[in-house]
Amino acid sequence: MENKGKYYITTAIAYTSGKPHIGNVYEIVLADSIARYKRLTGYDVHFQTGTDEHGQKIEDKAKKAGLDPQTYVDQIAGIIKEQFDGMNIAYDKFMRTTDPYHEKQVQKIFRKLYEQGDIYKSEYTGLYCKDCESFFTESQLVDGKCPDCGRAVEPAKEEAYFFKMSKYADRLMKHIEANPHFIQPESRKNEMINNFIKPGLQDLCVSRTSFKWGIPVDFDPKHVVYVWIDALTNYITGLGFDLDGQSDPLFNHYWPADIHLIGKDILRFHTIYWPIMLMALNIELPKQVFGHPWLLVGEGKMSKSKGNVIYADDLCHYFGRDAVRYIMLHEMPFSQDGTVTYELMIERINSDLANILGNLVNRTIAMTNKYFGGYVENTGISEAIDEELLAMIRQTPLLVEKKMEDLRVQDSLDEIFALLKRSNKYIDETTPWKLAQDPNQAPRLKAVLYNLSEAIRVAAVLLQAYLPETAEKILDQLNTKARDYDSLASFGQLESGNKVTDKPAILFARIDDKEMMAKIENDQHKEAVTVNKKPMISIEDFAKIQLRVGTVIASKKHPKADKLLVSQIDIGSEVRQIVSGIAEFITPEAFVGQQVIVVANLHPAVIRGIESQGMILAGEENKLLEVVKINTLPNGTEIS
RNA sequence: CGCGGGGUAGAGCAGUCUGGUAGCUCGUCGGGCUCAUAACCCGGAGGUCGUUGGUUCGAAUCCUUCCCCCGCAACCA
Repeated sequence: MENKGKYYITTAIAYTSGKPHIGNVYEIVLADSIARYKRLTGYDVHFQTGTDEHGQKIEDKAKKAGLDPQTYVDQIAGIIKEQFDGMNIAYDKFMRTTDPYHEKQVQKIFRKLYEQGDIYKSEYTGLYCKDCESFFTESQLVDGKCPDCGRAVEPAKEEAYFFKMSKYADRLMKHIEANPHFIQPESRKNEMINNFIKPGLQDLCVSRTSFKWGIPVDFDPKHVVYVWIDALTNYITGLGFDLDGQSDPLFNHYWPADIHLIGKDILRFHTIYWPIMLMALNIELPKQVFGHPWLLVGEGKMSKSKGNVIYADDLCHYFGRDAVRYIMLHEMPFSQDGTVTYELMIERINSDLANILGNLVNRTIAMTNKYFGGYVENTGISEAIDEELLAMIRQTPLLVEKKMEDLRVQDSLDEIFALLKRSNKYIDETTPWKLAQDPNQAPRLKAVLYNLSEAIRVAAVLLQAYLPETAEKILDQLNTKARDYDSLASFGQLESGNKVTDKPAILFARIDDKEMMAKIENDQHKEAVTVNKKPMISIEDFAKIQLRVGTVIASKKHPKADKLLVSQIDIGSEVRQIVSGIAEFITPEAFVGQQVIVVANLHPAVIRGIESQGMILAGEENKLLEVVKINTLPNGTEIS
C-alpha cells in the first residue's frame, strides 16, 4: 500500500487521581478510531496517550491512602491502563510523567527557559487563609472572608517562577491567523483570541513551593515544576526529545504532532501556553489542536454516593466492548456535549448493531450456506436492480474518507451503516428465496449473494477502524483475506469460490431493555450501598453523638446559595440556627412546624457566611430526600 | 450583571455561519415478506422550529425583548 506519510496523534494525559470515568475513556476511544483509520488508509501512525502523575492532589491522596506518592501513582496508572486496554486501544506509547527521562528533560527545559530570560523568579501574591493553608482570589471570598472556614484572610506572598507569556503573544496571534485549522472546532478560536490573547496574556506561574510531589527545579530545589511545563511537554519527551540535540530518531520523524486531541476545557493550555513554550524552545508547533465535546451519561452529575458513576468497564460488562465503542463514537454530536442514557444505548445497540449489521451478516451467510453449501461466487449475472448497491459499494470508502478528513467520526459510521441498510433493502428487492425455487436462476442467485457479501466485506474493512473485533469476526465469517484498504479500490475483490463459515455466530445479541434496566438499577443500588459501607463502631462511639428532637419554628432560603435552607430549631433548652442542603426538596413554608432530629453536639461551622449550629438528619437517594420526622415526642428528647 | 452551552414531531439530534416550500435516527400506526437475531422492506400520522417585535418579496436561519433548561463555578455539618 502507498505510504501517505507520518501521522502523530496524542490525547491529553489522564490525571492519576483515581479511576478514569467514561468521559476520559471516550477521548481515548475517539483517538483510537482516528489512529486506526489513518493506519488502515496508509499512514505511518504514532499514537501516544498516558498519565499525568504529579501535583498536590496526588500528594494528598497518597498520604490519605498511607502510601508514598510513587506507589500510589503506579497503582492508579495501572488502573488507567487497564481501562484503556479494556477498550481495545491500540496506542503506540503509554507515557508517564514520572518517567525519569521525562523528568530530566523537563528540568533541562525549565533551566533553559530560565537562562534565556523567559522564566523569572518573583512572588505570587494573594489572599491567604492560615487555617486552610490556601490562597484565594478576591472573587472567591465570601463577605471578604475565607470561603472554606469563614475566618479572616490576609495578603501573603509565596516565592514562585513565572513564564513571560506576553513576549510571544504577537507571534502566537500571527500563527493562529495564518493557520485557520490550528484550533478546532473553529468556534473555539474566537473564544481564545477574545478572552485571553487580546486582553493581554498574564505571566504564568510555573513553579510551586507548597508541595513536594513534582519535578524539582534543579537549580532551586525547594521549587517543583508546576503542571504546565511538566504535563504538556509529554508530547515531545514521549518521542524522546532531547534539548541538547540528542533526540531519538522517533522525535525527528514524528514531530510536529498532526493533532492533539483534548477535551474542550483544556483548550486554552494547548492553544496558548503550549505553543508559546514551543516557540520559546524554538520547536515547531503542532499542526492542529482539536477540542472535543464531553460525553455525559444520564442526568445530573455523577457521584459515588448516588451510585451512578459510570465506568467504561461496567458498560463493557453489560453491553460488550465494541458496542460501547460504537455508542461512544456514534452518539456524540460533533461540537456539543452528548448525553447518553442506558435506554438510548440499548436502543442503538438493538437497532444498529443487532438488527442492521448483525442480522444482515447472519442472514446473508445463512443463505449462502443454505443455497450453495457456503460457497460464494461472482457469476457476473447482473440486473438493473444491482446498480444502486454497486454504486454505494464503490462510493462508501470515499464518503468515509471525506468525513474523516474533518474528524467527523460519527458521520463516517453513518456512511458505513447506510451501505448496510441498502444491503438489507437489496435482499428484499432481489428476493433470493424466490430465486432459489427455480434451478435455472442459480447463477443469478449466486451473483446476488456475491454482491451482498462484497457489500458486507467493504463495510467490515472500514469498520476495522471503529469496531476492530467485530470487523475481524465478520471478515473471518466471510473467510476472506481481502482486508486492507487497497481491497476497496474496485468492486469484486472478495475471492470467488470462497467458503464462508457454516455456523455464523451472532455478532450482537438483541438486548431486552426491561430486563437490562432492572439489572443495571439493581447493580447501581448495590454499588451505592457498598461504596458507603463504614467500619463497625462501638456503642461508645455512637454515644458520642447527641441527638435531640426539635421543632422547626422558622426557615428561609440561604441568601447566597440555592441549595441551602437556614432554619431555627427549638430543641427544648434552646433555639438553634441550622443550615442544611435541602432547599431543592423542601420549601421553607412546608418545613416549618415539622419535628426533626438534630445532631446537637456538632461543632458549629460557617456555611456560605452563615453559622450553622448542628445538623438535621435526612437521607437522599436518587433525587429523593426525606427528613427524618418525629411525631409526638417533646422537643429536647434525647434519641438513643 | 461569575463563565459557558442549549430550547426544531413522543425521544435523541441535523439544518442556523453562506435566508428560499422543515430533515435524519429511534419510537408509533398500517401494509408487505419469510433468508435472518419477533429481524428485514414499503407507506402513513405527528412540528405555528421557546417568546416578543423588527429587517426582507421571503426568516428555524439576520437584528431585538423576554422566558425556560443544562453544564462549570459555589455549595449539602
